[in-house]
Amino acid sequence: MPGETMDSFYVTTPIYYVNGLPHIGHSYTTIAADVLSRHKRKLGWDVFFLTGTDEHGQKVVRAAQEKNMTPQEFVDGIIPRFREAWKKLEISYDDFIRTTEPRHIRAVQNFLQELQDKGELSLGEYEGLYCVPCEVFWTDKQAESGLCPDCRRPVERIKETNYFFKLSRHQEWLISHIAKHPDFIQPESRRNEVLAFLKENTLTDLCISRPKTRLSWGIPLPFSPAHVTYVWFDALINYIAALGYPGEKERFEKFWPSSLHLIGKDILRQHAVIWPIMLHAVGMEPPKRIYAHGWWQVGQEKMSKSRGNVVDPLALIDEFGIDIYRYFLLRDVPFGLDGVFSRASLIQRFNGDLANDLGNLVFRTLTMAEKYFDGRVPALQKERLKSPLASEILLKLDKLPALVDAGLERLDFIAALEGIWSVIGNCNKYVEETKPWNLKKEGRQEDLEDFLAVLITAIRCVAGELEPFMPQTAQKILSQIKDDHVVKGDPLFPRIEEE
RNA sequence: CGCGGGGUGGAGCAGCCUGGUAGCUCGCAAGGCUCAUAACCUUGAGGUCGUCCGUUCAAAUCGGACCCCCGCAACCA
Repeated sequence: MPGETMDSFYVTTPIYYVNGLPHIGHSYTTIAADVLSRHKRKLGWDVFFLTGTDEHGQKVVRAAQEKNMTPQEFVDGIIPRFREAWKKLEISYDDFIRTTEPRHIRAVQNFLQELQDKGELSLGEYEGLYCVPCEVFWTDKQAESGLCPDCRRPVERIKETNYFFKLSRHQEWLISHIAKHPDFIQPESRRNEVLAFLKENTLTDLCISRPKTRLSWGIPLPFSPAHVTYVWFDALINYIAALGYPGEKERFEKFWPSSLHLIGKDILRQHAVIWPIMLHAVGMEPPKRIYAHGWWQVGQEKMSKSRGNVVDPLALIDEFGIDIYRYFLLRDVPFGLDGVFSRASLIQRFNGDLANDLGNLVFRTLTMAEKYFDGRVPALQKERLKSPLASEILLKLDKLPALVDAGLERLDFIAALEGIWSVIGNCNKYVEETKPWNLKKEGRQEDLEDFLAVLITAIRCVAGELEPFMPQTAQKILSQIKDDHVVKGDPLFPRIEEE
C-alpha cells in the first residue's frame, strides 16, 4: 500500500548451528523473541519473527561423518527436532529459514557478487597450522606444541588461496555509527565492549572462503566455483534472505528498518562488527538493534555442548509444563546477565509465583464466584467502590499495559512480570482485607458484588498481559471466566512437593 | 600492572551513573484468616553494604590503594 505507515517489527533469533540438538540456550533466545512477537502482535504491530538453522561448515560435516551420513541427510534429520521443540514451546515464529534452502543460497551468492562488484573482496593467501585428520585450522597459540589440541597429532603449516574481505576499510564508519546510535548494541556493557575493541584494534581481513578441495559443504562463490563461502559469512545473510533479499524490495523495506537481532553474548562480534560492515559495504542499512543476552550456567560450570552438561528443555517441559519453563527463564535472571539454572530455583518459582500467587488467586476467586453467586459474574460498578485498595487495583490495571510495554521495549522481562505480579499481590491482599466471608454472613450483597467484580476484572486483565509470556495459562484462565459466568477448572499449577 | 564481571542480613539479587533513614524474593519466627493449592495476609528477627585511606555537613553510592571470587583456545544462546 502506498504511504503505508503501519508499525512493523522484525525480530530474529540466531540461526542455530545444527551439530547438536536444541538446548536451554537455544530455547532462551527463542522464547524471548516469541514473547516480544506475541506482545507486539497484540498491540496491532505487523510482526515478522524469524528463526532458523545454520547448516553448513566443517562441524556439520564431521557430525555427519560420525553417524555415517551425508551432511544433507544429517541436517535433514536434525531440523525436525528444532521444529518440534519450538512447536512444543508454543513458539509463534513466522518463518524458519535454513541455510541450505535455495532462497538463502541465492541471497548469499547475490550478496557476494555485489561485494565483488564493488571491489570489496580480494584474493590472498591464508596460512595456518592445519591438522589433516581433523581437517581443522589452529592458531599458533592453540597448537603451541606443534600438536593438534584435539587429536594430539602433529599439525602442519599450509597455505591456501582464499578471498578476503577488508573489514578495516569500514572500521571508522562503524565506530561513528555506534557512537551515534546508543541503542544499536545492547546492553550498554556490550556496547562499550565493542566500542573499546574497535578503537584499540585494527580489524583483520576476514577470510570469507574455503577451498572446495578442503571443504565442499558450503555455498559456492558465484565468481569462483573452486571456493565455498565461510560459514559465518553465509549465516548472517539469513536475516535479509528471509525478508526476500534480493528480489522483494517492498517486504524488505517494510521490516528491515525495525530489525532487532537477539543473540547470545558469544556471537556479539559477528553481529555487531562483521554483519554491519557487510551490509554497509554493499550500501545497505545495518540492523537497528542488537541485543546480546547472558548465558545459562549449570552449577558452577558453564553449559556447553562439549562438556555434555546441557539442559534438555523438552525433558523439563514434560516434567513441569511449558509455561513455567517460559516464565522461569525470563523471570529469574536479567536478560543481559548470566544466570544459573537449577531445578530447585525452577520449583521455587513454580510454587511461589505460579501456584501460590497466581494459581491460588484464580482458584479462590472462582470458588467464591461459585459459592456466593452460583458462578455468576457481577458487573463492575466503579462509582460504587468504597475500598481504597480496590481503587488502587483498578488504577494499576489501567497502567499495566503501558508498564509491560515499557519493560518489554527495554527487554526487561523481569520488570514487566513484576508489574503483573504486583497486581496479583494486591488482589490477594484485597481478599484478606475485604473478608468476603463476613460480607456473606452479614448479607452485604452489594459489597460482595463489588468485591468479586474487581477481582474478576483484575484477573482478566492479568491473563491478557500474561499471554505473551504464558500463552497456555492465559488461555486457561480466560476460558474459565466467560462474559457473565465462571467455569471453574482444576488448579492451574498444583504445588510441586519434593523432598 | 592482560581484559572483563563481581564481593550488600542464611541463600539469590536490586540500589551505586544523578551521595542524604539499606530494598526485593526465598528461607526463618510469631500472629491473623478460612474463599483458597498446608495456599493467603500482617508483623518480626537477621546486614558496621570485601578491607583501608580520602573527598564531603553526609558515602553501599564519589576518588585512590589493596584483598578475595568467577570467566577469558575453539564450538556454543
